[in-house]
Amino acid sequence: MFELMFKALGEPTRLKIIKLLAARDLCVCDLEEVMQISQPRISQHLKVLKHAGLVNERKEGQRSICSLNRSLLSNTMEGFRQYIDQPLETMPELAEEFSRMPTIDGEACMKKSCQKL
Amino acid sequence: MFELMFKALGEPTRLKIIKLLAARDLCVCDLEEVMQISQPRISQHLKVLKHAGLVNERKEGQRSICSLNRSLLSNTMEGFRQYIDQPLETMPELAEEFSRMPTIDGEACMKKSCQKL
DNA sequence: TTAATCCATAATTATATTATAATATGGTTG
DNA sequence: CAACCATATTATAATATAATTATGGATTAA
Repeated sequence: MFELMFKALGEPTRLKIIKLLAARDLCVCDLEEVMQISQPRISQHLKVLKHAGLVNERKEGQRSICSLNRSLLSNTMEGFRQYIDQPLETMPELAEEFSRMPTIDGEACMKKSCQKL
Repeated sequence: MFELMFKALGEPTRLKIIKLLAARDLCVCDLEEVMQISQPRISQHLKVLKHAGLVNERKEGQRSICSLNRSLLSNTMEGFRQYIDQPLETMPELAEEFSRMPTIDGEACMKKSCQKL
């Protein structure tokens, strides 16, 4: 979920699309003109952005009007902050990793060779 | 800058490293043990994370202790929010794109074929 | 209906990223 | 010095991503 969004944002063309859509809704052919790149290229990047939920699309006549999903963007950012701060031991999906974590506070390494206490 | 960070975060192994380092500082060999993946793999992903500035490293004897750069993470996230909301016309690096933006409010397309006003 | 416009999807090629295995470096210890 | 140990680097193969070109569907306009 975070990964999907970050991956979508981690590419210059898509980042620029997001930035432009933040200014106003645009159809694909507008993006083509504003960004000066080919239509299939826009279309493919839009697919990634839509898949990540960052861009919504509505039909208006012949056109697809793209808009930025601001709420998903900010909710996911906020969710990421919480994810980072959430204690490991409360996260079932990381239970195994937690069980292997070094337990001695202030001591970074658990290995036999590192038992400085 | 954003791109670098998002790209670094848009990969599951690196995302997990970040999450683990959020719980506590760890050396490379700890990460190896906790995540159960090879040391060169850790090392390469750490390089990406360090390059993005997300991870700092200090030497402690023979070990490299990695720590999460929380302030960069939250500052960049906040910076991204501002970047998104900043008016296009105030951004020199996007002046060209701005000059090509459709200007008619509420109308998504500027093309001759779309002059519905 | 014909032609044009908007958009999507393949197919192709080019490039980048990832994982693994092998090796190198550099510090520490005996 | 020799044998370790933690980490980095390199080479390679596998996979994924990106851009381009070509094609086609759907809708609108003439």
